[in-house]
Amino acid sequence: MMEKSQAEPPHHAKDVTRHVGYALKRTQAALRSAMDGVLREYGLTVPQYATLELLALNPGMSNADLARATFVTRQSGNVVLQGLQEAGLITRPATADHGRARPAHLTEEGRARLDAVQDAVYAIERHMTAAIPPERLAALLADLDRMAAALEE
Amino acid sequence: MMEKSQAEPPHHAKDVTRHVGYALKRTQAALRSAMDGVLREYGLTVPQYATLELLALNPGMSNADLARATFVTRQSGNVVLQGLQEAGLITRPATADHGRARPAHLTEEGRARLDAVQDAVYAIERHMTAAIPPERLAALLADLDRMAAALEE
DNA sequence: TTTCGAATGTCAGGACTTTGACATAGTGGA
DNA sequence: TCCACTATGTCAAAGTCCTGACATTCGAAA
Repeated sequence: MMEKSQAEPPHHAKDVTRHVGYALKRTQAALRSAMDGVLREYGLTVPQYATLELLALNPGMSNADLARATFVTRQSGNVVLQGLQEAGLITRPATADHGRARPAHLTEEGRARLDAVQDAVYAIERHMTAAIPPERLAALLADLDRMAAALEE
Repeated sequence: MMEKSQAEPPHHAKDVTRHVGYALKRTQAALRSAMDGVLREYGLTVPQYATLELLALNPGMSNADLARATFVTRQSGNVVLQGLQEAGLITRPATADHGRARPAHLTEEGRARLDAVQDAVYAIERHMTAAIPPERLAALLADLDRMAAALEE
């Protein structure tokens, strides 16, 4: 008994480049680079694009909300919002009516810019996911979420 | 804000936070944050740690090699190497014997520092991968690699 | 009511990374 | 041989992001 010599759960290869963490970094870097390329043509950075998407989905999010959702600090989030505001893509009330949070909203131009960019960005994601068996897509998404949740707790 | 209630992840959900790209970013951010936390106790940054791992596995890598492997520019890679050199963790010949590339090597202290850190870093990866079914680990690794390859081509 | 904690926005400073550019060293073909 | 072409290292400048700190605001508990 106790003959289990091959299927050890840790599965730690000596070669760090075969670890899950390394593959995660590599894939994320490639995605980021591809997105940077297409977004640059539209005058947007990746955090700015992410902010537009989130505001379209959820109007009225505050700077702190958006910073959490885009995985940056509030300070960086504020810089992103200032850029979008100067570009006329979002609006924020000069004063908060409740608390200190100032809800941000897309302008007409912001919505138009997002619409113009989405096709190109979504094409990148389709190209990325097309590389794996379709029946594993749901499991991949679930596994990524579980790993993130485990690390965040 | 940021509710998650539905359970069907379609190929392209309206909610960007259910896209693969977003899950990738979220997981990578959580992993980076966790690694930052433990590495700080040892006076290392994540790129510095990655460089030590790569040099242990593959002695003599040049700055350009390491930059590619850690997904940063040559300029950033050089800053990382300078930091490690000042800390006495690596050595580089002052002059290149062939071409311009100067091969980097771990010092005794560099090897010791890496050994001291590996337990803590690997524990993070184990904690992360423990959140998913073990039989899906290989598929996850393969899928990440395929997606990265598709984006890099 | 008062007080304390949590959340938010903001400022200052520094650390890290990138873009752009240039000179040098090897390689392969005309 | 000579000439592109690529790869590498490096410099300068700018941008991006973070750490640390502080004041303000709301809400809950004493």
